[in-house]
Amino acid sequence: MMNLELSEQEVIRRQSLEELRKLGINPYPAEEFETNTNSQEILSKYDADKNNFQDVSIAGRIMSRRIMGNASFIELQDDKGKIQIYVKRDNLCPDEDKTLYNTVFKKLLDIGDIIGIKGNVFITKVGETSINATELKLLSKSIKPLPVVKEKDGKIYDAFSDAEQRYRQRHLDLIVNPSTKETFVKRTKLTNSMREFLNNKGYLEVETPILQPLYGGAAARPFKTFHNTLGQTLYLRIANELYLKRLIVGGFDGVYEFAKDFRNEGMSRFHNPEFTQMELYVAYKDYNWMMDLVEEMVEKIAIDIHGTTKVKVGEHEIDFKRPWKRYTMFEVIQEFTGIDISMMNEKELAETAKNLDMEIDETMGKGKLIDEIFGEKCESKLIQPTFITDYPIEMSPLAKKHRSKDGLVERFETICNGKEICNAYSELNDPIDQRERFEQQLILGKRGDEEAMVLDEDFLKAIEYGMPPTAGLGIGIDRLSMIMTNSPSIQDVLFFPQMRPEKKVQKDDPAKYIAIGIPEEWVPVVQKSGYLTLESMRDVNPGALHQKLCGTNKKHKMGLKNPSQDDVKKWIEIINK
RNA sequence: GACUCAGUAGCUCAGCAGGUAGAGCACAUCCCUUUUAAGGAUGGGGUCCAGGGUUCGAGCCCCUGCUGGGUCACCA
Repeated sequence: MMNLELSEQEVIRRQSLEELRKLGINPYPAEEFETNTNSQEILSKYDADKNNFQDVSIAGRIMSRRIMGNASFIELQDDKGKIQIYVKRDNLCPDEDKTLYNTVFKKLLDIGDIIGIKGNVFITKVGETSINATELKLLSKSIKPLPVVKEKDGKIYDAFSDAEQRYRQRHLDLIVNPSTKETFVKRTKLTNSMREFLNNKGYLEVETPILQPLYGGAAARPFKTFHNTLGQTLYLRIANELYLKRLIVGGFDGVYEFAKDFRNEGMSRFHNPEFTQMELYVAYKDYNWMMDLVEEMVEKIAIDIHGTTKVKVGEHEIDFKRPWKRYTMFEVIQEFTGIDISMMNEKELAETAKNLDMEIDETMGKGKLIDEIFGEKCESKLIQPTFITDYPIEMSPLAKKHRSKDGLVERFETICNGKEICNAYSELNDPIDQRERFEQQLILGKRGDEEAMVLDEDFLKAIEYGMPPTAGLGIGIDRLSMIMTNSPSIQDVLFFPQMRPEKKVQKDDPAKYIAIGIPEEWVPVVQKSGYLTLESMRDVNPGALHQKLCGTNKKHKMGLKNPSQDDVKKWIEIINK
C-alpha cells in the first residue's frame, strides 16, 4: 500500500532501500570508511606524468548522475568540493556478477546518497580529472530528494534560492549552494584570526555568565527567565561588560570573551535576537590606544581572510588598510551638513535638526539630538572604516568623561559600510561618578525608557575597590562577518537565524475517525481527500464524499475495498449527532 | 509594529482577458554508450499557502488570515 504522506519520489527511494536490504546491502553501515584524500587535493595535485593518486579512497554525496549503458559518470561532493567519478561496469565488477553496477548503482542509488569510492585518478577524453571507480560502497541512503542545482562556467541554473527554505533548512542550503559554505568558513576564519591576534597580545579568553540576575552593560530590553531552585528571575545577558570589568578589578590586565548576547527587540537585516560580540578590556590603556588596536586587528583579519586589505562589499570596495580616518562627532557632522554644532545648546540643536528635515520630539535631550543628526546625516555615508570619537555624555553611562571636553565622553565607534561595527570607551572607573550615571538612568527608566540601564549594586561595589584605568571594546562579530563575506543580511552569516516557527496544519488523530466507524485503513484516504478533521466533514454531501473517497482510493492505487454509500452516510450522521 | 511584493509539481519558474493546470530539471520505463546545466523516446506526478466571498464557472477578482522577502521604525 502506498503511503499517502509521501511524494512519489520518496516512495521509490524507500522501495530502493528495501531492495538494497534484500541484496544484503546495509544502507546505513556502522563501520568506518577510511578515506585518504579529498576532492580538492586530487584536483589541485594530480599530475598525469607522475601517475600519483592511483589508490585513492574518498567519500561524499552523489550530486548528479549521467547514466549510460556500461559506463556512467557521477559527481561526488565532499567537504572540500566536487569531483567526477567514472563508473565503468567492468572496472567496478570484473567478475561475472554485475549486480553492483546494473542494479545497485544504476537502479538503487540516487542523487543525495552518500557513498565511498576507491579507485585511481585519470583524465578523461574531455579533459576532466576523474576517479575511475574500482570499489563503490553505499554509506548512507538518502530517502528525500535534494533540490537539483546545475552549474556551468560559474553560472547557476535552477538555484535553490528561496530565502525561507534556505534559512529553515540550512543543511540543504549548505549541500547545494557552495557559496553558503564558503561564507561560514570565512566567518570562522574571522573569529580564529581575531582570537589569534588577542592571544598573541597575551590577553586571556574568559567566559562569564549568560544568565544574569540583572542585565547591564548596554541599553536594550532583555529576555527574562526563571530559575526554579533559586526562585529567582534571571535575564539572558544583553552584554557582558560589567562582568569583564569585575575581572579587571580582580587583577587581570587583559580579558576578552566571544559572547552570545540576547536582546529582546526587533529583527531586521541587521538584527537577530541573539548575536555575537567580542568584548575586550585592557587595563592602563585609553580609547586612543584602543583605536590603534582595532585598526591593526581588523586589518589583519581582512588579510587573513582575503589575502588583501581590500574587500568587495556590495557596490563598494572597502579598504581596511591602516590608518583609518578619525573624526570627532562634531567634525563629522560639520563635514556632512556644513553645520558646526559644537557650541549649540539643546534649543539650537532642536532647531538645527528641524532645518535638516528630521523628525524630532520634545523628549530628546542634547545627546539624543546629536546622535540623531549623526545617524540621519552621516552614518550611512561612511563606507570606508572610520572612527567617530567623543560622544555626548547622556548616551554613554559607562564611559569616562572626556579629559578636556566638557559634556563629552571618551568613546569611539567604528563605522564601516554605513553601519556601526564597534563601540569602545575609556572605561568609567570613578565609582562615585558611575553611581550618579546609573541614577540618571534610573530616572530615565521611571520616565518610561524601557532601555535605560538598571543600577547594579554589586558592580558598583566592585569598582569601589578600585578599577585601573581601562580601555574597553565591543565589536559586532555578525556585522563584521557580513562585511567580510559580502553578505547583505545577518541571516546569511548565522547558520540558524531566528525564524517564526512554522505553523503545523491541524489534523485529527486517526483514533477519532475510527471511533465513528471509519475503518483504520481508510483514515489516510479520508485525510488525503482533504478532510483533515472530523469537523470538516460535518456539512458534506454523503454522496459526494463517497465519490471522492473512492476516487482517491483508485487514483493512488490503494486497492482498498470501497465503503458503501450507506457507510459514508452513517459516518456523517454520527459526526452530526 | 507600518508599508510593499510574493507563495503554482521534489527544485527553478510560466500561466490569463476568469473557461479542463504548463515547461525545464528531477523521477519511472525503454533505446544509446567517455559524458559536462541538457543524448533520444515515452510516461507518472498538483489541496495552484489557508479560509471565506463574487460568479454558471476562481490559480487568476474581492476580503481575512498564515509564512517569507524588501523598505522603514526600535536597535548592534
